[in-house]
Amino acid sequence: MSTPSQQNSQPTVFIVDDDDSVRKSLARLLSTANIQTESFASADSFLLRQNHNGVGAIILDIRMPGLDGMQLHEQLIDHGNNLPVIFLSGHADIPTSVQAMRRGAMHFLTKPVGDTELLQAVREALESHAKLSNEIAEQDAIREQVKALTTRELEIMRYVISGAINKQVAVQLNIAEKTVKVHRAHVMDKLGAESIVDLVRLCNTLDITPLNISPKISTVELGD
Amino acid sequence: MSTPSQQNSQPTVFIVDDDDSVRKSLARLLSTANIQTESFASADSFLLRQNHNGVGAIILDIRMPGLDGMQLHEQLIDHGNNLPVIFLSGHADIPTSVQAMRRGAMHFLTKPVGDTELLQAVREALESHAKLSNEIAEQDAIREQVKALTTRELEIMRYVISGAINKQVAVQLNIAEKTVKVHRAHVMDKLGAESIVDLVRLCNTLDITPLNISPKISTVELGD
DNA sequence: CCTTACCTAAGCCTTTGGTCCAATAGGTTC
DNA sequence: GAACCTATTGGACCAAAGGCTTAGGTAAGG
Repeated sequence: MSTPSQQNSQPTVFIVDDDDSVRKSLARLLSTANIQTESFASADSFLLRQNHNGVGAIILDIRMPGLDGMQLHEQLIDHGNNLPVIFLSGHADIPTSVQAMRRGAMHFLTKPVGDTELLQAVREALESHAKLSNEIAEQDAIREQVKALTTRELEIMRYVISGAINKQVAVQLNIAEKTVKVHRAHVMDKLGAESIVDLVRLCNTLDITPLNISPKISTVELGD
Repeated sequence: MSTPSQQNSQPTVFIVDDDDSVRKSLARLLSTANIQTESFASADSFLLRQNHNGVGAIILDIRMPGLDGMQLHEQLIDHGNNLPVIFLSGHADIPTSVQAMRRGAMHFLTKPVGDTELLQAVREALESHAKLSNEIAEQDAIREQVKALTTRELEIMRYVISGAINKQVAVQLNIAEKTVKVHRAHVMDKLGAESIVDLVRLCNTLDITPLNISPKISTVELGD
């Protein structure tokens, strides 16, 4: 049961703010919009939680004791956490907001924030993350299958998706064309690809780079 | 000679600011870094210029008489102008900066801006635009070739890149497999593709969507 | 020693794809 | 009407891909 990325539960918004009243009011607002929330009084307590594997978003205060919002954002990025972040700041300056946005924050709101504005931002973030999660889930599924390929199969696949025909691959690897066919068939089988087109698409989503048939200099003519 | 996107001249930074001294000092700074500039005292005068078809970037003041920086940015986006924009503002607020960034601005700096900071932003913008320009030039080149395809050829190509084999396409279009082969060969020829793999790649860069073999319900069994 | 997984390869047969040459037919343009 | 583009199809032929079976050799693990 360790299949990656099982979507669990509802979309959840994580509220990270040291101000009690802010957390409560945000939670109340979101719950009236039927959005599930979890509140944290500090960046650290949120980091301890972690491991949400469904759709979600984070509303993050800038100024907090301990790790502040910007630092938490950095940590999340470093940890490969892809939850969209909505900053919510009372006292911030332009450079801070710009840096946050350049780091990929979804939005940067200032207190006091209007209900509509906040809800809109949250909805945007959740939609965005839902889309992203889907893409990642797809990729993970393919990645799993690719992991089942042997070294040789992977190698031959990379030649194949570069447009090489079996004969060329065979020459390149100094093996029989027949052998290439066998490996190739295994690849198609293991990846569930029904055509070379499928194969190229699969490899594209994983950024598997083609291996080009090399030199192809028959009679050496370089240097002397 | 009306080939699209001929890179002309040097990378150029367009400075749009109503403050004479700012323009001059920016131009001076950039020229010492060997970066070519063109200055404009208003958004409108820049819009009249337009048509830069090489690599470039824009440094844009927020507050200006006439069209302000944000409005000009909007116009540029509407017109499909893809020059990266670096905002430079003296008196702006967070919502403004955030909106600018969300619209895709490259950076949003505040006056007074340090030389290093500005140069870094400009270099980033020029690099980014150089990369983007290359991609667009590639796309344009392919687009030209695709325009040479007849309706039928395009149609058949879309089936082919969906993984359909000639026979399926033939059935789908109610024509002979032989005919499909002919069109297909024309497609490969006109696009300069040497393999089906090439074809898929070309179509991917243009977001040409596959046409899937439809119903394939032989004996009707839907509804009653 | 046995098993398993992997890479290798051959033979045989079928399906697909691609090329050359040739031809008919409907439209458009000059 | 002549010239041209496009879509269509046929035949002949070859190259490439793929399925199926059989099978030798090697390396790892029990």
